[in-house]
Amino acid sequence: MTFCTLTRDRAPTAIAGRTPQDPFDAIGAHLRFDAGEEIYAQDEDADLLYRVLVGSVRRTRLLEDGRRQVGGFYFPGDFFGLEIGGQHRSSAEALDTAQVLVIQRSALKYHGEVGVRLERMSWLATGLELQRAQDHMMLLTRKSAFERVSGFLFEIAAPANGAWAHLAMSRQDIADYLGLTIETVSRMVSQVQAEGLMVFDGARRFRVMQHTRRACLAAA
Amino acid sequence: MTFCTLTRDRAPTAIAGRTPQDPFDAIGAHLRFDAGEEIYAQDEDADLLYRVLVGSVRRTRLLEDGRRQVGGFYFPGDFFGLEIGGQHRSSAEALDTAQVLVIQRSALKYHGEVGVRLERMSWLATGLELQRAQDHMMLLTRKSAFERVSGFLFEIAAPANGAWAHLAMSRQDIADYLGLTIETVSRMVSQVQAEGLMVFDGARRFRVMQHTRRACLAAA
DNA sequence: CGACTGCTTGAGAGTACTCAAGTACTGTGG
DNA sequence: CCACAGTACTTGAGTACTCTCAAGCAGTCG
Repeated sequence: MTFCTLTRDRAPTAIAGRTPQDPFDAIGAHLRFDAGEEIYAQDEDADLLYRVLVGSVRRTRLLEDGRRQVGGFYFPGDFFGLEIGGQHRSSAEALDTAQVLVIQRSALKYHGEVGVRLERMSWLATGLELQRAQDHMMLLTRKSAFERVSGFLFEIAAPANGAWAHLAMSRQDIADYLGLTIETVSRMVSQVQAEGLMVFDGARRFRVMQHTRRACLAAA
Repeated sequence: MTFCTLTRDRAPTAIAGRTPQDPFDAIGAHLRFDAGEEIYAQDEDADLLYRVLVGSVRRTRLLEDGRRQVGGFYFPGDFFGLEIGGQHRSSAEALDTAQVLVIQRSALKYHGEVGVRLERMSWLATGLELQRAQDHMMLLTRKSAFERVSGFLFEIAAPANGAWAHLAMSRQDIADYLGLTIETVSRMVSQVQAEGLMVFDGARRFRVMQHTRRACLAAA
C-alpha cells in the first residue's frame, strides 16, 4: 500500500516557479482559450513556444488506431509545445478557460538579452520535460493502478497543502494519462476514499486527509 | 495482431546518422568498457556527455524498492548521459565490449566552432531523447505484450535488413525496458516464432522473415 | 562432468479490462 | 421550480491478459 512514493513523479516544470510574472510578457502574445478549445494540433508546424499563465492545459497524442495518450498536464508557469522537429507530435487543449503566453521561437534572437534568456529557458524546459517523461515511464511500467491514481491525486493536491483541491481534468483524461481505463480510475478513486486517504466532495473536488499527509512527509 | 505498427517507436537518436566519424573525436576521450561494466552511476555528478562509438549501452534506473526500469539502449552514433540537473538520474552500463567517446560538457566553450556545434547537437539529442521517451510511453500504455516484444525485435532487426541480427541485451533487460516480466518476454518471443514472423537461432540471434518484412513495408 | 547462468514452459492466481447497468451532476425548456 | 436530456461518473459481473511461482532445458565455464 504505497501511496505517496510517487509524489516525485511530476518534476517541477515551472522553471522560475509557478509565477509567470517575468519580463517575457513583452515578447509574446496573450491568448485566451475556452474549455476544450484546441491550442495547437498534432502534425501542425511548430515554431511557437507556449506558457500557461492562467488555467490548465492537456497535451494529447493519438495513435492511428484511435488509441489516445495524454502526454501531460500543464499549469501556470509551465512551458509546453516544445518540439525539435518542425511539427507538433501531439495536440494541446485547454482544460478550462485558460490564458496562454505564445512566443515565436524563431523571433527570439531579435529580442536581445531577454530573448537569449528565454531561449535558454526553453531548452531547460525541454530537459525537464524529458525528466518528467522518464519518471512517468517508471510509473507506467512499475506501479499498480492504485499507486498510479493515488500518486496522481497527491501531486494535484500538493499545492493546495491540505485545503480542497480541484481536478481540472476528467476521469478519461486521467485514465489516458496513467495508462488505465476510465472504470479502473473510478474504482481506484473509490478505493482511495474507502481506505481513508482522501475525501471527495463531488467528482472533482477533494482533499488529502491530514494523517495521510503526515505519513507521506515522514516517508520522504 | 499488429506487429509492425510500432516500428516507429524508436526515433533515430543518432543525430548525424550512425556514423560517429565526426570532427569531435579531437575533443573528448575514447574509453573502453567491458560487458556489464558501469559507465556512470545513478546520483553521480553529471558534467560529461557520452557517445557510443562501438558496441551497445544500456541506461537503467532503480526505484527505492528495487524495481528496475531500463530507460533505453544506445548504439554507435547515439548520444547518452544528457542531464539537466547536476546529477545522473539513471546509470549506464556497457552491454558488450564498448567504446565510448566522453566529452566534458563545461569544457565545450573552449573549443570554438566545433564546441558550439557539439553543444547544439547535445541539445538536439536531448530533444530527440524526449521524443523517444514520449513514443515509448505510448508503447507502454497502449500496446499488448505481444505488440511490445514483436515491435522491439523489429526495431533491433531493422538495420540488418533481412540478415541475421544479434540481441545485445538479455531477456531481463528487454523485460525491464518494455515493462513486462522476463517470462512474458520469453513467451512472446516463442509466439513470434510460432506465428512465423521471425526465426531464432539460439536465444540471441534472429531474423525477420521475408514475408513479414514485406507486410510491414506495405503497412507503412 | 557438474555447477552456473540464462532462457523456456507450465499451472494457477491476480489485476485490470470489457461489457452493461445504474447513479449523479449540468444545463435547457416548460 | 421541476422535468428532461445529456454527459460524466460509479459499480457490478465476467473475462482476458499478464504475473507469480515452480520446474525443466540449454549453453558456458571451470
